[in-house]
Amino acid sequence: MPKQTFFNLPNEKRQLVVNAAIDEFANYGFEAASINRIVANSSISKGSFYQYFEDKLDVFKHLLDVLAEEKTVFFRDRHPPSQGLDIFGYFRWMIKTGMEFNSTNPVLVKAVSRVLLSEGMYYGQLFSDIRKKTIDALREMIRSAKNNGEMDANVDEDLAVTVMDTWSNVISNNILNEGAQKKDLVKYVKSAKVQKYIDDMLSVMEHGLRNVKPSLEDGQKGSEQ
Amino acid sequence: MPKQTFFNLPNEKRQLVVNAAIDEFANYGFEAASINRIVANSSISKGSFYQYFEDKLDVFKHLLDVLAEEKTVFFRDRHPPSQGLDIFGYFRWMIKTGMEFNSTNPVLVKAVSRVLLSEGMYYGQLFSDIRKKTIDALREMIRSAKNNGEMDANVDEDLAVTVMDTWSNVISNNILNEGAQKKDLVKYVKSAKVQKYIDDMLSVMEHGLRNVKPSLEDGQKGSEQ
DNA sequence: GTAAAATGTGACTTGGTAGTCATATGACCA
DNA sequence: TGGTCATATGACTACCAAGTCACATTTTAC
Repeated sequence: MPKQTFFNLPNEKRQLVVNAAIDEFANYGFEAASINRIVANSSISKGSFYQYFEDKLDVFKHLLDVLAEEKTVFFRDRHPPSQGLDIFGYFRWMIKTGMEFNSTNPVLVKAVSRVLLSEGMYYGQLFSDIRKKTIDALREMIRSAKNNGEMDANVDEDLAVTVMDTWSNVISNNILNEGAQKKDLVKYVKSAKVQKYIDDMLSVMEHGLRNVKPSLEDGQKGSEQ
Repeated sequence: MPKQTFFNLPNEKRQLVVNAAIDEFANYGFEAASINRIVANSSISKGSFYQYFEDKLDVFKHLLDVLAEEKTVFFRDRHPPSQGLDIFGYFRWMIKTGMEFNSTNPVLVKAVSRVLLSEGMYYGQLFSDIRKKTIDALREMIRSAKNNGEMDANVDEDLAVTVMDTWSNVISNNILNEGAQKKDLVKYVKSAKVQKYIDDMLSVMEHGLRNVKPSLEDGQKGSEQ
């Protein structure tokens, strides 16, 4: 965690440092990110940097907090369009709203996802907490969906979690990559084409999960070769 | 491409260099990979390295060739268990056989996929060719599957390509990450548990694609900016 | 055996990195 | 005013990187 000194900074200056860090990680990933450049681009001295942060990892972890905070704020005042949504409807709303958020913070999202996905940190010790939260929330959703009959009771819980977790990452990454060139990313994400893409991707997932049959040969039958 | 000098090397020595490079990229990714370390770990001199390769990118590109070559050899003598396989059966066989290959070359696969999936997309043009090949092959498969009635004719071609491409990456990554700790990766991949995981994941995808409904608002409607 | 060509070598240059620290600045308080 | 304390600074150390090059060694050709 950044040191107190950092939080004592006037908002403006703090933002300057955060933005420089965001750009750095988005452009270079974690390993190749340079503290020297962050320092230069935020017009603070090297010494100040080390009065604010422990090291490169510390500043990156702060970006995770910033992202979480901004996302929370973004979602706070938005509610699913209807109360009667089943799990798939809810998931669809989550993803679309999430993409809206992403399009308003593309560089921050890119920085974080590039580092997490790329350097393998996503699967490392360090971020397992974050992952666990997402996964647990999903699992809870799925469990109650199965209870309500919204999802086939034969669907394996872990499987559904993996599928939904994966699916949301994939959709988000694909759209951000595709839209990287666009001038107005917010508008692009709201375009009919992208919305249709999301709908179609989710339809595949939804039908796959709704209609999945019980494994033909019941449990494990295992090894071939 | 590596220089002729490299290919003149005795196989043993060449293999030593390749292995050192594989380890390096697998452990550090592209940006953080160090030529100095590759040189040290393969017991060649710095000067020799530059007589073999142009630079870091050159040596990495060679790994791509090595991977392609080994995969080709691996698949050469294996044939789908039955001639009557439809696209999904064929895809399932491809993925299972691919996973078998991966488990016999885990470090090489990790090195390449780490760089390609994570940092690769940031090198623009360079790696898009490789991806294009996979995508084109998939698209051809899908097209003929739709002609044969194996896949719903309403399924959008691009959508199916994206889904199948994504799916295979996800399955492969999940298994490799999960199996990273296992002592005997080959055995792990052949285990009933993993085989069932693959079957279940593919079932979801398969049902999703088979049963997908025609898009509500018919075809592409959406201009973007 | 000798000359020429190919290959191997590692010290060296140049430049970037993370992190430290003595010193300077400025804010706040008595 | 003078003193104290938080903050700012950038030169500096120690290190590691990529890439070069004059020279050593080995292989090949004659």
